[in-house]
Amino acid sequence: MTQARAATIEDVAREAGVSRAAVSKVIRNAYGVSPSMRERVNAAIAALDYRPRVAARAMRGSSFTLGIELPHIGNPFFAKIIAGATAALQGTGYQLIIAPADVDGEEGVRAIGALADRQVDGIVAISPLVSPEWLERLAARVPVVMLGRHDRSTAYDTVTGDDLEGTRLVMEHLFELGHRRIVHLTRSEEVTRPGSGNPHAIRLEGYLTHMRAAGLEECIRVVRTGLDEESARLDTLALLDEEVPTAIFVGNDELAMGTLRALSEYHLTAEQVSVVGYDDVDIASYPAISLTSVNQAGEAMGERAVRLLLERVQGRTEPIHFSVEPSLKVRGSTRAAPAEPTP
Amino acid sequence: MTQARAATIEDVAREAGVSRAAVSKVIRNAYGVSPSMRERVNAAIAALDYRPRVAARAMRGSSFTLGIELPHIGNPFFAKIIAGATAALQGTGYQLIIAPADVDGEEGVRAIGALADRQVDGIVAISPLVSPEWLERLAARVPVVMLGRHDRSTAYDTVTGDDLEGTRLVMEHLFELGHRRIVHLTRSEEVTRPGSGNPHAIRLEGYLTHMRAAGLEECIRVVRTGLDEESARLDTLALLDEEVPTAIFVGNDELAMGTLRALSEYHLTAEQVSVVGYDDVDIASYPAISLTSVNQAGEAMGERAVRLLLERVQGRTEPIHFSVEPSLKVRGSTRAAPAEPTP
DNA sequence: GGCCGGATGTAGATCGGTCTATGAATGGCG
DNA sequence: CGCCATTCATAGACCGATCTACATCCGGCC
Repeated sequence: MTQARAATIEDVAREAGVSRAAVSKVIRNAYGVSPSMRERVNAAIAALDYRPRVAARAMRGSSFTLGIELPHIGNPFFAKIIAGATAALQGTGYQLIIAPADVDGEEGVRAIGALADRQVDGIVAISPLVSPEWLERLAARVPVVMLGRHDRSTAYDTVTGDDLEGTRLVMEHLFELGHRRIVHLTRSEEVTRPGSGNPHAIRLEGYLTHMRAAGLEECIRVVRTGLDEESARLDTLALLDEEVPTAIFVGNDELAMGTLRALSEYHLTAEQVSVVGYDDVDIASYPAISLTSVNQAGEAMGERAVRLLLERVQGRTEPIHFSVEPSLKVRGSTRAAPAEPTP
Repeated sequence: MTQARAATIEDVAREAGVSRAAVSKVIRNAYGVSPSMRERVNAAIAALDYRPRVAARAMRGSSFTLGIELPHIGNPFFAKIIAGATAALQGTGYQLIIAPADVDGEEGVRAIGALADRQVDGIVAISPLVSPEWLERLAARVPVVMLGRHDRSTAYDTVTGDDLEGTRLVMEHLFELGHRRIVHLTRSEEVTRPGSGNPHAIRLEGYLTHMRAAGLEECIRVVRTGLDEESARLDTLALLDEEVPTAIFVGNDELAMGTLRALSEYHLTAEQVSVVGYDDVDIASYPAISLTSVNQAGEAMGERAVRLLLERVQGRTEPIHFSVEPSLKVRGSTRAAPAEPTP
């Protein structure tokens, strides 16, 4: 029976000789269905190859869809988060959809809005540049879990790495190796605005704090860059034209890869310039790369975010703020600081 | 006016003192709206912060959403495709959503089905293990563009790399370097089933053809592996335990990274074993990796796929099968074959 | 003045589900 | 045997848009 249009619940009801409501009950596993009816309805569903339209369900009930907004698909750390998220969704009947934003700022708002318009039952969003007020208004309508945001709203949950601790691990490691002229390569001022709660803002703050605490105020140097490897490469090259520090602490691994590339173009090795990244992306452990980095368990973060979201979908309202303990993976890209020429 | 629920078209109509239909017309830029009404309605939309529910629109018309199914989020080649796809969507009013499958076989069907259930206006899917019949049934209901499928259905469009040509480039390059004992590392037999039209199937076929044509029938060796870097690493290690070939042609770059990792664990360099990948992922050009690979312009493929899909959404019905010309990026991972000990 | 046609606006059906309120059938029990 | 509680099934309102068919208004023209 090849029909032009897909079967609807009406068709199934007719085929099984029952009412629409009955079919709906069977689908939803609701109370009040006799075994015989369930059997007949299921047979009809199979015969017609029926699948409920999600749009129609969403009009009244839920869409059984969770949305996740990603600022930059190219960053492999996000792939880890997705992997964890899908794993946590196995067997729950919920489907994950990803809305890529791929540009900074307003794009994130657009992508999150697109998910909300699509009636997703919950939203996971990754640290976009969005005001807490906007998010609280959103969270009043749909459950929200924010990844990598350090503000503590009561309206939404958060899952974060402990970026202060992570930064402490990095700086202490570099100090122990004897580094003093340590440059921090990070995102734009907009992204790292103090108090924004963005991970990059906190890492920057930690960098400044530790440098000052170590009496290295005059060695502080912050270099700004964009959000992908290529801009990090270019901005590192620009830095090296001016000054060659003994170590560079880079805001995340994707950017760090650009820095490593620039260093190699400049024929500088880890002996001369140490590099530390953040995220411990898969490639960091690759022998030819061997990038020292802070691990913050992306899969675990994605999994936890989805779990929290499902709890909220099921009715929880008290906020939960979950923090992942970071650990430093020391690898070949960090070495003892070279002897500085006495100035 | 903080209301618990988001504004609907009804609220806007009331606020503007017009009918629902009038608001709908303004939203859709439809014919028959006076400038004065347009203005009043737009003011009401702004005042109430109104956004149309996509689910409700999808019930009648279209959802203004395109879906893309991805078999394995971790593969950076797919990130390129997404980047191209989102770029092509800029300013069209359509939103892209990604459904991750992340496991082989049936999972792809599930993910594509999930997109169809969500009433997307069109679907891009990446070379899943799906029968042409199933796809044709799907394509009868919703426009479909398949990436990396070499079958030529009239029901859906395809965008592919020319894998035969790509493989020819690889094999010729290796032959010129003097290699004879060339192993091909590829996916499971299920994935490379002859005639399936899967890129891996074609690459395998090309490998076999060229080996035979070069009179190297007895050197043919095909090793199977899973879909991620880690399984490639393990299976390469298993291979090396038995035999060390002079070159390994790997099905794609993600797997090739696993092979490189295994070789380095085995303390083998490019001098002893050459490696060629496929996709020319960003990391391949990284100096410390320097993986020879076949470039097939992922961004261009994603962009083209979306363009074709939009054409179909707008009514085109004749199928288009688009092929991207590959090019070989020769890098440090391929060297002249070491002198073989005379057997 | 009456008629016509184009422009503008509206009423109401419709999409495919969910869910509440209600009806019908069944069985237990005094 | 009649009453009530319980189980099973259904009718029909409802969600928020789109879109067709129709009503109204207005000016122009004979």
